[in-house]
Amino acid sequence: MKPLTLKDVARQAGVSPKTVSRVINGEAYVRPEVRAAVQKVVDALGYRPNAFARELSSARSFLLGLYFDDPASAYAADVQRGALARCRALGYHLVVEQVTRDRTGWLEECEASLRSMRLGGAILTPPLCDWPELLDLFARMDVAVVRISPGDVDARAAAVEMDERGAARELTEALIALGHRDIGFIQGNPEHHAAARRQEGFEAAMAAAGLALHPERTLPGDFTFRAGLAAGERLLSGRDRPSAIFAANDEMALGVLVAAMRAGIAVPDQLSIAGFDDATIARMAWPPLSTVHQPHVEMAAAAVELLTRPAGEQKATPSLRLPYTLTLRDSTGPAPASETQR
Amino acid sequence: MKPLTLKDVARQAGVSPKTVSRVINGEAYVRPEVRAAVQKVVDALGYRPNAFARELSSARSFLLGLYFDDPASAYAADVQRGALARCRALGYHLVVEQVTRDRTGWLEECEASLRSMRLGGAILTPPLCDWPELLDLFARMDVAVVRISPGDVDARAAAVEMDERGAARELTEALIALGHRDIGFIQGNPEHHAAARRQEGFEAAMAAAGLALHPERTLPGDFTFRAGLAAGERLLSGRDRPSAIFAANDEMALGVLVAAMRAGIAVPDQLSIAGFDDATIARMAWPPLSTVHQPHVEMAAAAVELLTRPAGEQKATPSLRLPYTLTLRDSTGPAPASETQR
DNA sequence: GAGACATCTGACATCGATGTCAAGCGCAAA
DNA sequence: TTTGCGCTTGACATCGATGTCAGATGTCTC
Repeated sequence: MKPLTLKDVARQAGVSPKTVSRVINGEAYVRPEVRAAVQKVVDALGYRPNAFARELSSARSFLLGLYFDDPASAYAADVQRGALARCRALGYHLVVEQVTRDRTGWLEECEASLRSMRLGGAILTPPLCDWPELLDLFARMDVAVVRISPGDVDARAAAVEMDERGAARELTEALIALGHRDIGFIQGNPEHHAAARRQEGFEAAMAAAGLALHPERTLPGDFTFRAGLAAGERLLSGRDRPSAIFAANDEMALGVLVAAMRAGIAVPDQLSIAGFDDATIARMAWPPLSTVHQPHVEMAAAAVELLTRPAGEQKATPSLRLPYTLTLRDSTGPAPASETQR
Repeated sequence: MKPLTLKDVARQAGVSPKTVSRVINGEAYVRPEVRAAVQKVVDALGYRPNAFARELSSARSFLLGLYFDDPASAYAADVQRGALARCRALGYHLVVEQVTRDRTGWLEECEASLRSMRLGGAILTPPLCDWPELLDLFARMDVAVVRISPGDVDARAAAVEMDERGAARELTEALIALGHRDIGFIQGNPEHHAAARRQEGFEAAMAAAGLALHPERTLPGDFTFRAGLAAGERLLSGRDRPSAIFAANDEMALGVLVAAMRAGIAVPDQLSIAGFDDATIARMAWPPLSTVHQPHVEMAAAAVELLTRPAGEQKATPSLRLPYTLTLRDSTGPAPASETQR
């Protein structure tokens, strides 16, 4: 099966290859009749330009890179789904890359990979989006970048984010409104800047309600189930325990849930548990988790959109902020009576 | 930053571009001294051949396609992780594609995408790996294919699989050994051939133990949590219920677990639940799920391996069978006394 | 010493598209 | 009529690599 080329189309349409190229790229300066005629041949033959040749001769690229730290996380799956759907619609392809900082030479490997294959743009997910070396690299290679939920502002890259702080605050306020006074908090992976934002939101809500923050009620975590389980066991051991626990993401909240089950603590009657992210698993738990719905899918789609808008949206590295939704399910409930009396 | 080309290296090394090409491709007929000298320049400059140019001028490609039905499933994440790791090591890149059969013209879209971008090989996951139109397409486009867990044998494509039937049988035997006589079964998505294999294994074990199969104990499912929940609720309603339920995958088993929780049925004391796949979530449940550990990561890695072995392993579409591991956790236990007396 | 042969090497065409540029055309202004 | 300009078109070079092939060595044989 010999590939169909521009030349074939040109011959069939009785014009030069260059004119066909003009038509498929929607360039100006082609007579309407000619354009229509060429288009007809293109459609009839089902011609598709060879992306590699295109890439080689022009500057653009139809490949977007999706960069991950850990492709196994629920978060990664959501982002990928959103990006993939948008790419499909726009005729782009998604190349997935995994990057970790654990080996020396990781940056060189990245650079080598980038130099062997020019990307039309790159989507950086947390925590990669906050590694200055990576941002430098992409800037140096002149590859457009969109950062998802970055920790700071960088003039060189666009960003798609969410008000993590506000969401965490709102969720905490919901717990307080349910009568909870003694709330435990499990921190996220400190590599992710979102972890700090969520903690800030939690603490702001507590302070605003005039509730004291007891240091022993805040435990470190790393966004994994295992960490949530460990922290949950510590928070729930002994008689003096919080009436609610807010874990900085759903996987950890699930860990807390399991810890509570093991300890025979009823959720939500004796203990309320809240997570963050609205991962698929939040709905698969029992009871289903109260959490903050993050529009991961939409954020990824927006990132693709930004990368594929060529000249139209050149207005200096835009930053998009998408809305969250508080999603209260059955893992949270009114604080037990003993608690409200305190 | 102007890209570094073959020509630059050639000039610096004082040879022709073609000779440099020979060196980087490890071709014969280059004097050892020359080879060493060129290699030195390549290393010093950190030269990386442009993959697109390479692809255009030769026949090969460094891009592998990973084809999914549903990229959000836990299964997909595992496969992707395995494939990605292997690709990185081999200097390949992974392009992820999602294909569904819900729109007319899906096949044409696929073909268009393939024609615009030649792939070095494709990995087809279930249920895509059993769509004859797709296999035809890849054969027609002359793209090497590896199928993961296919339902049948196809001379045109290699396969990486697991003994689903044997695993399901072994898991069922384990339940029977625990004293269970009345075991419910929740079928998988009939689009996936593995679903049928697992049911066969279940039924074979039941038959071998001389246990009757009651039609009302086998419910349809589709591998989703929701389906598991629904089936679980049906199986557990009323007084006459099985003492164990075997769901054809972990997500559905999780649904059964939640149904049991809701109904106030203790697991595993009053009900044993088993899944299949050993998805990440199997460990995040409480109690953690007994299941069959499928080597998804290793299977994907093996698939990449098969696709990137060029002439060495041309021995007629090999088929690899990887071993499973029975993983009994806390969601299964001895059958309650009333049951064993039956 | 001539011929045969294996070993090296580079000039050149090629893959399939796009960028550049000049030429041909029609039409309006001078 | 001439000049000038805007529209339309295609010839040709180019992107960065590899395939082909011919020529240049050196070695071995008769």
